[in-house]
Amino acid sequence: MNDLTEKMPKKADGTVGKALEVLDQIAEFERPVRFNELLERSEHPKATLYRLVQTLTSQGMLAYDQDRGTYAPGLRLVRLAHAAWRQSSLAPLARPFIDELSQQVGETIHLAQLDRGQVLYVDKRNAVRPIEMFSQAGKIGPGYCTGVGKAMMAFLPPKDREDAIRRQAFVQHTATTLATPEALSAELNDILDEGVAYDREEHELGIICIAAPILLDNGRVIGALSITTSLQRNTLEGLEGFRDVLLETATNIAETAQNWHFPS
Amino acid sequence: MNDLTEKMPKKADGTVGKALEVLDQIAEFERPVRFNELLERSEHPKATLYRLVQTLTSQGMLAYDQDRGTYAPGLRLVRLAHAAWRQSSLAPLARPFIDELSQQVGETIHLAQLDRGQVLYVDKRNAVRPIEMFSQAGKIGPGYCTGVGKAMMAFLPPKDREDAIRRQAFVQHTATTLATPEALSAELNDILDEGVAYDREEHELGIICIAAPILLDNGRVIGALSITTSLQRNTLEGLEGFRDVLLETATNIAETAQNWHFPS
DNA sequence: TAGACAGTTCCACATACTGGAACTAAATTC
DNA sequence: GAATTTAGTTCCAGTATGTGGAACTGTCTA
Repeated sequence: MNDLTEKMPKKADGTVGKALEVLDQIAEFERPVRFNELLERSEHPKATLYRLVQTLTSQGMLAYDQDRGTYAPGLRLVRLAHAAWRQSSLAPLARPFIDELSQQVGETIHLAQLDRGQVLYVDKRNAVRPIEMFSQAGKIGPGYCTGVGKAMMAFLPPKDREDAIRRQAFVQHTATTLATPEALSAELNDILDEGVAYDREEHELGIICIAAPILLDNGRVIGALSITTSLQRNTLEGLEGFRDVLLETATNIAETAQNWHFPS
Repeated sequence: MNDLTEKMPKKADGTVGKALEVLDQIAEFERPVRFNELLERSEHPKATLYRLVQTLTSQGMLAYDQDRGTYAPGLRLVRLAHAAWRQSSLAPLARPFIDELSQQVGETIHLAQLDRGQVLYVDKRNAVRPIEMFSQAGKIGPGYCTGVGKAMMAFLPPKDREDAIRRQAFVQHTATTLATPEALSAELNDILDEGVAYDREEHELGIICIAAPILLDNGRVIGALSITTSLQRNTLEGLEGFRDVLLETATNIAETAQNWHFPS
C-alpha cells in the first residue's frame, strides 16, 4: 500500500461511520478489490462487512464488477464531489491567482487543503515543460513530507497540530525525510517562524518545492500553495527567489476567501 | 431548484442510505445551506435529521461553516471521487480517443455515463482548453432532454429503461423538449433503430448535439459520447456528417473498455 | 471425489437509531 | 427591555436495525 493508510484514529460514529470507513479502505487500494481482500484488512466479521458493502453498492457509492467480482468506488461519488469541489474547496476562488502565479514563475503550482491530516490537492497548474510527477486534483499525499503539508501543519492550532502529527505514517522515503514526530515538530516550529516551508527532496528524489500557508485574518490555515520543481530545472536557492510572489499570491487568495466567508 | 430533483424512487436502505440521501439533498442546493432549510425539505423529524447531519459532518462528508451556520459537501468527497473517477469512469481509458475526436471535429465533446437515471458527465473537451478534474467532470444533467441521456436510455434493457424513464422530471425546457414518458419512449425506440441520438434544442435553445452510445459486446450500454454545437456554428445536417467518426470513436472506446473488463 | 476457499444467507440477540418533547440561544417584535 | 418567535441542540424510553456466529452454496483445486 502507501504511506497514508495507518495511524488513522478511528472514531467511526455509528453505522454511517463504519460504512464510510469501508469506502475509504476500498479507495485506498487504488484498484478494484475482491470481497475477501477487503475482509482480510477489515476488523468487521464477514457478515457485517458483507452487508456494508452491499449497502454501499446499492447506493452507488461502490461499483460492483459482476464478471470479476470486484468492488471499486462508484460514480455517485464523482457527482457529489463536483458539488464539494465547488463549494468547499479553495480551487474556484483561487483559480485566477494561481493562473497568474503559474505564468509568472513557469513552474508547477499546487493548491492543497488539509483533510484529516492528509494533504488533499484541489488544483494544479503544470509547468511549461511538464515533469512527470505525483499529483492531480483530488489526489492525496502525506502531510509530513510535502511542502504544502508542512506549511499547513505548522500553522495549525497546537491541539490540531498534534493531532495531525499523530496521523502521519512517517515512512522514510529519502535521506532527508523527516521520519519522526520530533523531527517534524521541530521543523514545523521553524516553518512557523520562517513563514514558508521547503520540501528538500523529502518525498521524492530530485523534487523540491517552496510552500506557503493560506491564512485567514484570525490566523486559521485554510490551505497551502506551493511552487514545485526538480533539481534538473532549478535549485533550492532558485525557489527562495519565488518566496515573495508566492506569499503575495497566498495573501491574495486568503483575502478573497475572507470575503467569500470561507468555511471549516 | 433544477429538473433533477423529483421522482427519485427512494429505497434508502438503512441508516447509511438515509445519510447519503441527506448528502444528495445538500449537494442539490448547489450552495451552503442552513439546517432549517434542509429540515423544510426533509421528511425526517428534526432530531433525526440533526443527528444525520452531525454524523456526516464529523465524517468530513459535510463541511460546516461555523460563522454562517451552513453546511456544504465536504472535501472527503473529493478525495474519494478521485479514486472513483479513475476506476469506475470511462474517462481515463477514453481520453486518447476523445482527444483525437476533438481534434478532428473541432466541436465540444462530452463523455457521459448513467448514474441513477441521470446523466453524469465524466469528461469534456471544448476547443478552448482541456478540463480540470471536478470543475466540469462530475456535472450532472437530465436524461430525457440531452443527447447522451437519450442515447444511453435507448440501449438500456427494457426493465432498466422503464426505470430510467420513471426517474425523469420532464420539465418543458423548450418547444422541442420531449416532456412526457410516451414521447420519450417513442423517441428512444427511434434511437435504438437509428444508432445515434440527436438533441434538437431540447434542453437549451440554439444548442444541438449528436450522441452515440458506448456498447459492450454483450449489448450493455456503459456510456455515451456526444458532439455538441450551437446553431451559430453548425446545423443538424452538419452534425449528421460527424455520425461515422462519432460511432467509430464510440466503438474504439467500447473495445478498450472490453479489454479492461469494464464494471457495472 | 474430497478438500479448500470465496461468497452468500439465516436468525436470535443487542446495539444504536428514532423522534416527541423539552430545553437553550439568538433574533425579532412590541 | 421584556415578550415572542425562530433556529439549533439535547434527552431518553421504545424499538427498529444492525450484528456476527454459524451454516449453506457454489466454484476452483488437487
